[in-house]
Amino acid sequence: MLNEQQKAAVDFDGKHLLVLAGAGSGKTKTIIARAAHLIEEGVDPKKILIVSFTRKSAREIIERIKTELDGIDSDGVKGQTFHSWCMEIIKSNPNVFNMKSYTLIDEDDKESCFKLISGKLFKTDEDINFNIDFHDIIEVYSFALNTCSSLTDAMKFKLRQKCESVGADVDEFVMLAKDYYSKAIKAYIEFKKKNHFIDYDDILSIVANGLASNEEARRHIAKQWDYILVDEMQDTNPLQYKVLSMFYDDCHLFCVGDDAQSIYAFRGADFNAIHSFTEVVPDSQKQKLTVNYRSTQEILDLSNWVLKMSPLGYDKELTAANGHGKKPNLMVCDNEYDEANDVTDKIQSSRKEFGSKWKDNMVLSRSMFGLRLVEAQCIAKKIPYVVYGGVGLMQSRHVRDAVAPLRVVANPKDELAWLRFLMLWKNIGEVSASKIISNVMKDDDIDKCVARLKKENVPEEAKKLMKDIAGMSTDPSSALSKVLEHMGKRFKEKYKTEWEDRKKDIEVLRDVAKNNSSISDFVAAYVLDPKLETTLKNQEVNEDSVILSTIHSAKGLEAENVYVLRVNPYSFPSTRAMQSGPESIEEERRCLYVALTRAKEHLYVYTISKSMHTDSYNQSGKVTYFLDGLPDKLVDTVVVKKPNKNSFSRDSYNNSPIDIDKAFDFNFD
DNA sequence: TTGCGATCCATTTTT
DNA sequence: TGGATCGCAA
Repeated sequence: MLNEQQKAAVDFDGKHLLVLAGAGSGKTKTIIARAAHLIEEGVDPKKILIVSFTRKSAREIIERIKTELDGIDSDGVKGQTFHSWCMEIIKSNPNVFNMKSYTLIDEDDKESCFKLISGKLFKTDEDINFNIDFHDIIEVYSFALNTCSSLTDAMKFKLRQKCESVGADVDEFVMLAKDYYSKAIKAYIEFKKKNHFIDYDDILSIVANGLASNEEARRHIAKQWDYILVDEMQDTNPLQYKVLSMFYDDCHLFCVGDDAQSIYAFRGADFNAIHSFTEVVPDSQKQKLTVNYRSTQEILDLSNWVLKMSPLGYDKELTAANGHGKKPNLMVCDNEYDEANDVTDKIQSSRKEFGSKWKDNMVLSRSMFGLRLVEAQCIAKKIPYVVYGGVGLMQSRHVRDAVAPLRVVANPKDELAWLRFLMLWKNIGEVSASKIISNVMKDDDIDKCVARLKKENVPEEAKKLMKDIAGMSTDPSSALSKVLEHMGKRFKEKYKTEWEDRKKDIEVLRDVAKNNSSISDFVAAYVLDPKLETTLKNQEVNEDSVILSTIHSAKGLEAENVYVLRVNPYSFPSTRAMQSGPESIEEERRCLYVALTRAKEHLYVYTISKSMHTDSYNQSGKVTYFLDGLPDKLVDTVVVKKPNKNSFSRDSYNNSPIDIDKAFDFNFD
């Protein structure tokens, strides 16, 4: 089953190991085999932890462990993201971290916090005559935390391109703006403390800093595991390294990664870090996996070529264990509509032609946005699909509305939740809500708050709701039922005809919430892992569906037939990456590499010659960018012809043509 | 101060 | 496309 290289890695019996594994070289398989090997050696499954950077790959590994390790008792092996792992450490050691009633906030909440703060801050300071966008502050702050670097360094790094594009000097700007940045960040930190909030970055920082400063606690916690297996190591950023470093002494690390697939530089990951692994991690070794078991040689030839064109020398030349197959197709389309149309046609015919199932087809795009037209075509052609990487249910407005009162109960200091809850009612806007909050939120006893609410000018229904759920902090499900009961009418006014659909989401949520023993648990769980991301749009969750995904979410996935959308400059690489310099372009190239290497049998690379968004595509005379100079022998080029009937075009897109005969169809029997 | 309608705008990637 | 923001009327 395992080849020599994989076996060597799996049987490793030193302390720490880094496995440099090319795309499709059996990374996941090796991790799973490693876990199996350890269990067979007598290691308690509970002492084995698998950590990954994204939810998708964490989930994937656990699923495969369940299906592939039958006969071995793998129960207890956990697969988590860095965030959910650290969250659990925090939760299960309340005496170490001293976190009682807190609320885990997501990016939207974070944004609201900054909005509130910067409103107050910037009003009092008149001498701001330069642009300070709080989105920049958020980014810089997060980047600094994730790279464990100083504010100044993070500002210089993140703001350089922005300054250059307006002809400003970065150093000078940083000098001028640094005070405001630190003021805003300080205010945000204060705000978080006051509201008992923690955000994504805090989860990691709390664990890393907490354990670094408390040796006793570090030992105690590190002893919970003997083996930590880390997937997608190339995406690990310095903060995550710091977390891992807390376990160097007491655990064995087994890290798997591929520098050519590093696509999270924007989150502070440095793909070079993997090269210095053996220097940074004490008592560690390195091994390689170089045989690809996923794709045909033709697909690898193209992928290898893309990587070889990079000025950064990746020492990668994958060879296919599966031998030869069909050449990848380079599809040349006129515009995005033809592209979407052709992709969906190909998906439909793949079933007859290759006997593919829906789920053997995967459509990949650089951005979420790029998938929209294909999604529309899937709907039009009745192709079942799932979208990976979309906004979770927790992000949608109606769910946040419904959860707000629960958040108040779980954490009465949660100002954002109060605000959201109060502003839902008629005639209460931001100003009145703030007034009410300052009257009501005097201590963190929810019953007292509810009592004070009685005196405020708030609809009876709202008071009743709060009174009803005040004691339900350990029963999120029933609390949601109450919300539906008391707020249904108001929601109907707000969402009008949409309400019937949206209501279903909340009902689903209510059922799922039965698994959570407290509201803060429930909120944290779905912020960290919005399992319900697609249930709202596709009423039925279909096992066999075409996969539409961003490339970032597709890491670790594979499919027989892969369609990569819009491989053109300004789109791929994106305009933004092109502006921000060669490092970003190389990251885009790695992104393309990840996309191409997802394909097992058939690979279609789409290119668009005219765009609806910008005419600049052709101005440079280039049709593609990464594909410039592509040797003819690597691909078969196909010019996509315009669909003639039922054409899906700019004009017909919003009012898809109705077949008049069908519209008047009637059963006269 | 709230709430609605109109207009403009812009589009990475994840936890 | 729809989102977010702005201005105006109640």
